[in-house]
Amino acid sequence: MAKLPPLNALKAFEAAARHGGFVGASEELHVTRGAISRHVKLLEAHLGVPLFVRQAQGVRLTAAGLKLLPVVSEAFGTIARAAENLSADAAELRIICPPGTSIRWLLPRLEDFRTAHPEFRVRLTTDFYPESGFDPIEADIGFSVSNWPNRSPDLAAQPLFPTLLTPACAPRYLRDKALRRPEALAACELLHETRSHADWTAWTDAFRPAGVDPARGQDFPNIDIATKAAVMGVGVVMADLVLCREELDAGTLVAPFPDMVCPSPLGGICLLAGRDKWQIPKVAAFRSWADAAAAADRAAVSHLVARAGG
Amino acid sequence: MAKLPPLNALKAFEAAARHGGFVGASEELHVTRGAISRHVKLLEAHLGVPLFVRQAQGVRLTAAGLKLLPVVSEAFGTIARAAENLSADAAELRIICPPGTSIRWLLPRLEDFRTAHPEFRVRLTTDFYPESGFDPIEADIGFSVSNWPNRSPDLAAQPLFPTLLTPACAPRYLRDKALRRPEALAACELLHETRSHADWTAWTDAFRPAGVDPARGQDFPNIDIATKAAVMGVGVVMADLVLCREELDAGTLVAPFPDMVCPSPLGGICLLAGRDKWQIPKVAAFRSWADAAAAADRAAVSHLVARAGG
DNA sequence: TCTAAGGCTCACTTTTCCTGATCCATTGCG
DNA sequence: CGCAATGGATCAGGAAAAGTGAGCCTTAGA
Repeated sequence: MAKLPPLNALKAFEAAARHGGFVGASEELHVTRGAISRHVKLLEAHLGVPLFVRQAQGVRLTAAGLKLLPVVSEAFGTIARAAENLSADAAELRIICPPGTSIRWLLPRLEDFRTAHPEFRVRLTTDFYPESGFDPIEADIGFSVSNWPNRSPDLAAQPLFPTLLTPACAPRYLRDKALRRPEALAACELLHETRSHADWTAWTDAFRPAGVDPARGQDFPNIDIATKAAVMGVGVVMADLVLCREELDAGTLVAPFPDMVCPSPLGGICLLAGRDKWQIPKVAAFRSWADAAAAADRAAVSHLVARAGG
Repeated sequence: MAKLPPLNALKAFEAAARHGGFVGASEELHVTRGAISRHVKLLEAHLGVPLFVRQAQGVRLTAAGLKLLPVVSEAFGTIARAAENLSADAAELRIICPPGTSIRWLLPRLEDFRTAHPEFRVRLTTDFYPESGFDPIEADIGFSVSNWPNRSPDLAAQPLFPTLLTPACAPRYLRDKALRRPEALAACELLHETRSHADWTAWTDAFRPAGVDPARGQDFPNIDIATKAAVMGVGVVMADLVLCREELDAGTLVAPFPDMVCPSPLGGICLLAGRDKWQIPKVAAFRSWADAAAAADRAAVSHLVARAGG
């Protein structure tokens, strides 16, 4: 590569030329007139050509300056535009999150992230991953319900909180059905957050209440709607202790068997991101914030984790 | 204009990307690896995006780096090329000089200028100006035979030495023609450096020797050939005291009437240049050198100027 | 297991850059 | 015409940026 002239001097020249004077340039660049004057002089010395004709009411470009200006302006413009694009990408955080986690955990907390990091523009996609799994090109970071997976060597993961399951229903439903022992669930409407019924299957596998068939019951598209149905007294949902904490704390849902908690076979909630993006500011900031936000949830269920893990 | 990233950091990035490692860049830019590392880190922080993936055996561009590199390389390339062109123009000194002055004054001295200023490439055009006069676009500086003219407000001029005229001939011709009084010139062959015969006309107008007709004689294309003809004994040339100083000093030409010196009506020799280029290094350097080189000539004829001026 | 390559870090030095005061020339206005 | 305002040049001194060089760490290959 050919030898470049001093680039900061070029910047001063370009600004001065654009403003038709050193005062304008000095204001744009937030330096004094003297600094501009010196920069321009340095550049002129470097090139061996005067670029400005100094006049009383400002400066005028020489023939050489007229040749140089458009080149430099154009070059700086393309650089600035490219940098802008990169920075815009860097400032846009694309999150993908499954509906249940999104509605019941992320959305209520996201405003806090926005205020903590106004420099990032958040674009949330609330949806399940496509068949192919989390795509680090499509999204910067994703919430995943899984066993802290390292699906691909290109992905990195960070656990947020475990998924601990126990049946829950509206207080009135509890009374109506006289739910004192797990076997009583055989007479209840089971509410499923997916068609797979994996949640109820896991729990009945763990505690084997006689006569309770996880294949029965009603299906909902996600845990939020299933939970709301339970609150309305439709039946018994397999509550995620974290995602349903609000209802459990408020008493709109009660857990009839608080000692019978099992971990979801699918694993807990974790964050996923492309390994090469793991440390970039927007991802690191979100991971750090999410970890802190999840800390309260982890604490609330921590005494259950050991028991459930058995 | 959008905000530019730190330009020197960009330079480091570009070199590092081109070399595929910081070591290569540090060698190209003549700094240490640490300096490159710091520059790149600064740029990455500024953009909010990592540009390199650090590996054991060097460094690989990230997607962002791949986007940025061609833009920056291209931009720096055009800037470097433009600067190169300006500098090349700045280093090439185009001189235009009429043949007489060129052969008898400039060429013998030009080597001295070249050694004094090896940084300039000299391109000499030995020719008369076109009808339109000295063109400050075609040439950086010109030698002009004229009355310190300020032909145009865009031109600046600097006198070098006066043109003082007196007849001269070979010593043998002087003896043969017995040239003791100016009227004896009537029997001599007059040698003219131009068809206009302006030189002889000026001298005969000044001293009015009876019977001497400036319309007579032989024409030559320039003073050099006319002078050589005089040395060979062809006739009497109207010698320029400066341009013919060598022959006069050596005695190959003698001036029969050393007190009868008149200034050329065309004026002396001066330098011309575009006013806007007057101070640029190559022109200033040449003016300064030419003035010093002409000082000896001015001194040699200074005692005659006052007399001739009358 | 060891070595070499290549990046990172940090305390320290050098260079560059900027400031702020002061001049100076031009210009436009009372 | 005098005189303030504008705009650039210059300079000493101090702040900020860049560079240095030694030591550390990780990885690849012998």
